[in-house]
Amino acid sequence: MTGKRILIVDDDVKIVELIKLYLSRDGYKVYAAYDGNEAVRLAREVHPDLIVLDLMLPGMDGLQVCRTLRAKSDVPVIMLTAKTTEQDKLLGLETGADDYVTKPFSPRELAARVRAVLRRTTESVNVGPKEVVRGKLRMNFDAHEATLDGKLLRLTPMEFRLLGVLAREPGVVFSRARLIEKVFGYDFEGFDRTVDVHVLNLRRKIEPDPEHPRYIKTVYGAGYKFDGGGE
Amino acid sequence: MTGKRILIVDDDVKIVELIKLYLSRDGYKVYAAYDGNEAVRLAREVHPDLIVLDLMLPGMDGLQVCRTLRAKSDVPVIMLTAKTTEQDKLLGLETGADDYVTKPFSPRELAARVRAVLRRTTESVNVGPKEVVRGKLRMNFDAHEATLDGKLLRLTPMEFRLLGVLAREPGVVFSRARLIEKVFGYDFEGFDRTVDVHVLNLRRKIEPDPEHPRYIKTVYGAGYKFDGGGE
DNA sequence: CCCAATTGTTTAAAACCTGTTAAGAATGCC
DNA sequence: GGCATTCTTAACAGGTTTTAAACAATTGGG
Repeated sequence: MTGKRILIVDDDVKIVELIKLYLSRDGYKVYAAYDGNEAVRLAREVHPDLIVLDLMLPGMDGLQVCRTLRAKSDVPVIMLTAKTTEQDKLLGLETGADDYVTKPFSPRELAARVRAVLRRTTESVNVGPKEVVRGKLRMNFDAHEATLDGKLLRLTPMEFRLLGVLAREPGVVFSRARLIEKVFGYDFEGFDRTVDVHVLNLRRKIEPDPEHPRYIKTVYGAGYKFDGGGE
Repeated sequence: MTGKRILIVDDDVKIVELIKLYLSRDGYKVYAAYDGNEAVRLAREVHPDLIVLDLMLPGMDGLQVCRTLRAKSDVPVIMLTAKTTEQDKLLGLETGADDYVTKPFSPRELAARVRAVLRRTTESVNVGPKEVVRGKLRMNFDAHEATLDGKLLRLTPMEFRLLGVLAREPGVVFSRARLIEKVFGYDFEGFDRTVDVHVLNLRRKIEPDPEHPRYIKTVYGAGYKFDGGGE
């Protein structure tokens, strides 16, 4: 697959190495941090697709790290816990961990859970409401359907995602960089201008008069925004 | 808490009684079997919501019991194993156990895991009605039977589960990743595309015109959905 | 009004996605 | 053990989508 980035956070070097071995073998790019502060710093730097996080850490502990990270991003987290008590499990889940594994664990099981969580969350651009209605435009994210004036629109996956990002926050201007981040993903290596082409195609499908857009407006020098105002 | 049924399978009466005590206290209805054959028989009779299964059993051993049960139903299984070796753990997982607990165990821990597994599985696979009717298609999850236009469909276990997941939530698009998790289990190590083959085979069995599916629709770039709309 | 920066538009090639087939592996059944 | 069924992988064809590149049109500031 596409070499997803995984950050391991544990103060036990041996454990880190063990996990590293197994995850590298599965084709992931693996980064390691040995305390909470480093974890937060590294996470901001490499934008991992998933974090394996020990509960017990020197300095900032796992729960705190998890909360800090979650405040700024949606990165999925798998918690490593030493104790099996129910309390720990619940704490882990409450802070938003996507899964938890209790030590001692089998590295293969951890690898399986990593795969599972990644599978689950890779597509989770779908945060927010299931449906959005903006005037005659209606988007249903569960069904992956968009209708205009009741008529079904035939949108490509990119178009659907792009329109989704814009329509979810009407009036907000998104720079091309931000749109790329939200729609294409962090590791997109292409040009800004690709966004323009998608906007163009989108306009042709949803605008009554594509030359004078009513929904997707251009903000010169800034980006694009969805204009729900006119109704 | 609606008095879920739990089946305990262990040849050690003392252990059975111990577990029974704790689980009854949590409001579950507890049934017990002392060997593999009885377990299979009883499972068919009472349709338990979860099974606690000892790996070592007289007659049919735990693994075999687990496989036999899984072939016919989605009931979640917690394995009891005497050894902590990784091998046992993996064996348990490969046969589809949802969790495992090593002896000696604390009954409170087991009770916690029972709750956890029930929470997990209730939300995913076993939720919803015992029967679902979508146009000419009818699925009975108790009997593990599906009929189309009154005629019994010969579906494989995978096909049945796949169709079940889709048909339970018509209109909702499931990515391959989600389907894998719901149908194959989180520890599936294979490819997305396996889903496609199952969908193909399923279509050949349930679609009047498999080339232009009416029930299982493809959503390009997103996944598959069950379309109940046409009726 | 002119210029440079920014955006709109077109096209073709590259990348991607799904349907399908077939063969090998795993599983269950006598 | 051998047979039948089921599951998984691999490969290819065909279609769709995405991207890069180039050029045209527009914008806003000086």
